[in-house]
Amino acid sequence: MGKVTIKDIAKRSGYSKTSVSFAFNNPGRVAKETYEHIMAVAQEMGYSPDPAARILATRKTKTVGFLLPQPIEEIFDNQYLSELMRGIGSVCHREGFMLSVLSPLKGIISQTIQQACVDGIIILGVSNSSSVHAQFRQRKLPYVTMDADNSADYLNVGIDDEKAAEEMLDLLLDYGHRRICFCTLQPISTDIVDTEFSLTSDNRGNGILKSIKKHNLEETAKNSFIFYEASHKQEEAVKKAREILTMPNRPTAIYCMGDHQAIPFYFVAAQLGLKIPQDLSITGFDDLPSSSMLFPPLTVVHQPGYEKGRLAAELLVASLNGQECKSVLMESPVIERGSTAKVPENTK
Amino acid sequence: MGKVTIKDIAKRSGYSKTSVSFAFNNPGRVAKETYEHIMAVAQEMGYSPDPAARILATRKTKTVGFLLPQPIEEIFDNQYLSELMRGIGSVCHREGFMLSVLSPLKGIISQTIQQACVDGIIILGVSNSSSVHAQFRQRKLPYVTMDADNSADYLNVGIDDEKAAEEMLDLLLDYGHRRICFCTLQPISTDIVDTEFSLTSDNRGNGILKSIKKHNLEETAKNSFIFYEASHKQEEAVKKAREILTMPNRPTAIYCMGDHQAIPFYFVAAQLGLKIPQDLSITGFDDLPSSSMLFPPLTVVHQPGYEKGRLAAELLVASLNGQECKSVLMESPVIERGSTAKVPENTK
DNA sequence: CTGTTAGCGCATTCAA
DNA sequence: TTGAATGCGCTAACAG
Repeated sequence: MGKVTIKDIAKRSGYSKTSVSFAFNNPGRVAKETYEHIMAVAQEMGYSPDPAARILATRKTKTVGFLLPQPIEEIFDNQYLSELMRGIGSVCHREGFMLSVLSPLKGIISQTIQQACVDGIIILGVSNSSSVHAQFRQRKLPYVTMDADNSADYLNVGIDDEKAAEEMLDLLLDYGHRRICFCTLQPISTDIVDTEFSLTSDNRGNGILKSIKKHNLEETAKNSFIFYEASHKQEEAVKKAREILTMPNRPTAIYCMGDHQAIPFYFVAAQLGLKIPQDLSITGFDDLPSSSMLFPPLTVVHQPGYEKGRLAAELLVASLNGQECKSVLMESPVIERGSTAKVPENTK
Repeated sequence: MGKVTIKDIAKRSGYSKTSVSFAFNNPGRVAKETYEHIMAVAQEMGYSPDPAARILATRKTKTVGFLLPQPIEEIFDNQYLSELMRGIGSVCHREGFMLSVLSPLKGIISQTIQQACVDGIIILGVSNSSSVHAQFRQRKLPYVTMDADNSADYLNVGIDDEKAAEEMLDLLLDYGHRRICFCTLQPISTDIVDTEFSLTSDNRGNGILKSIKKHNLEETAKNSFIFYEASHKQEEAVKKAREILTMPNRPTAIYCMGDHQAIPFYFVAAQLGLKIPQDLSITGFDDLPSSSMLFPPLTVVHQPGYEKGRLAAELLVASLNGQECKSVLMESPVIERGSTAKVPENTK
């Protein structure tokens, strides 16, 4: 047997489709008696309104999409993203929205943008030149970006990555560190061709450059700075950390582009008997909830992940309601905790 | 101006709606020339098919829902859930599904079940007696449970929580620990009235009881076992951990129902100069990716979170395809790593 | 290969 | 307070 529809309820209860519809969506506009009768019949026949049909009729899905460039699997591997989602989730919950986590379908992000059944979208890290902007406009889909360009003509919530990265390095350099290892962000492992998602990395890179120049350390940097992409796989990350910490003239400081990259270094340092921060300074970027529980607590650039997500969602629902909004730039201060100190005497 | 629809494209291009539709969904069934013409017009007019209408017509959303009892915000605070989502996500990605994270709307889970625009749902921890089963059946919505009853008449993926909890305690008891602190799972902070979500806790509780009885330690347990609900808030968790580790006759072992609860104890132990495992044994439950990177690595019940999610999603898409499936019970072995040892001599 | 036609199931305006 | 009629935008037999 086919599905039981509103028509069946109407027929069986003796009322019209309209009344049934009202009974479900606007009980106040129907006589109490009618309401109860209809509900009884609905219950009995196992009726339940079809969401798809409702959406088509109302033009509202009551769900917001969070679109990320990476495969879903990698999304939930990333605690920073979790923080963003917590923020987004808080306003979804308050406003009665559902949250749909969107990632490129078959590696094609435009597919996702076309097929997503949502009222609006929050998207991470698209550059100004990306074609996604055109696609959103074509679908007339309201959207808010995070970590994109704050002065562009779309809504964005972000921080000043360049400045933050610079300040973080300043701290290390001012402590006298000259042999520094940088763990950079992994490029996203998806075959998106039509967009470019590396704004954040670029900005931070520029900040680092500025700090280097400011300290007149171009030469030193060339010789004794190490840059590498940390792996997401634990084993590899640990292996790499061990390599780095056991090399001759090992770095005296580790500059991580994500807090999570610090963990393997803590682990290996403990194994090797290296004391943090006496023997080794480590810095993070994000300030995940757990980072202040490392021992010693991690010195970081504090990134307001939760707030960022919350604000982005706030902007989205506001523009869904037709309100005018503006992009917002958030603070991202360096927070020095216990994982950084002056470079050890003997390695100067 | 209203939205541009398939009809506009048909009119403007001179073809019928059908051809336009095919051009988008099944390019093969349309002449190449036609296809290109239609696409050009679509591009020019800024057309993009309406997902809602498509869903209504095809009766397929190409999205699976993951339904959890807690507010969205809390979902992403939980790494174990992240593991589940990674698993679910891996098959979503492979099968071209989107993932919608569902939580009770306005605290009412039945609302969510009614309104979710998905092809099927994966749901966590519902007891047999919960009314959600009836609701899913009423909506004829395929669903798979996780951590529910494995021998019930719905599809479930789970582990033997009772047995796992028992084995974990056996290990501690066999090491001679008699003063043990148990960090139990927080009850879910939502106002769901019509369901009951504490199966997991109950099962583990039973396992613990069995172990106690097996060791003839009912009396000891009464006197020197501590049970408490660990807070999700970092500060409180740390404060509580400090309280426990500084009390007279402090516990010699901490039995955590979730790996994350172990972190504050590691932290406070380091602050107090307590060595793990020499002075203090700690056990976890879940085996999160980061738990093997604690120092020393955490002894745990390994819960196959990723695999569980993957399997649940696998079962769901299989039943979406009309295949018959069966519930599956997964292994959850105790993995002893570096955080457990015999009880210290002087505290015997 | 293309067009005609009939739904998909519900919301909502307007009249009764 | 209730009902009839219309539209939401697209898909998919079926016929040509």
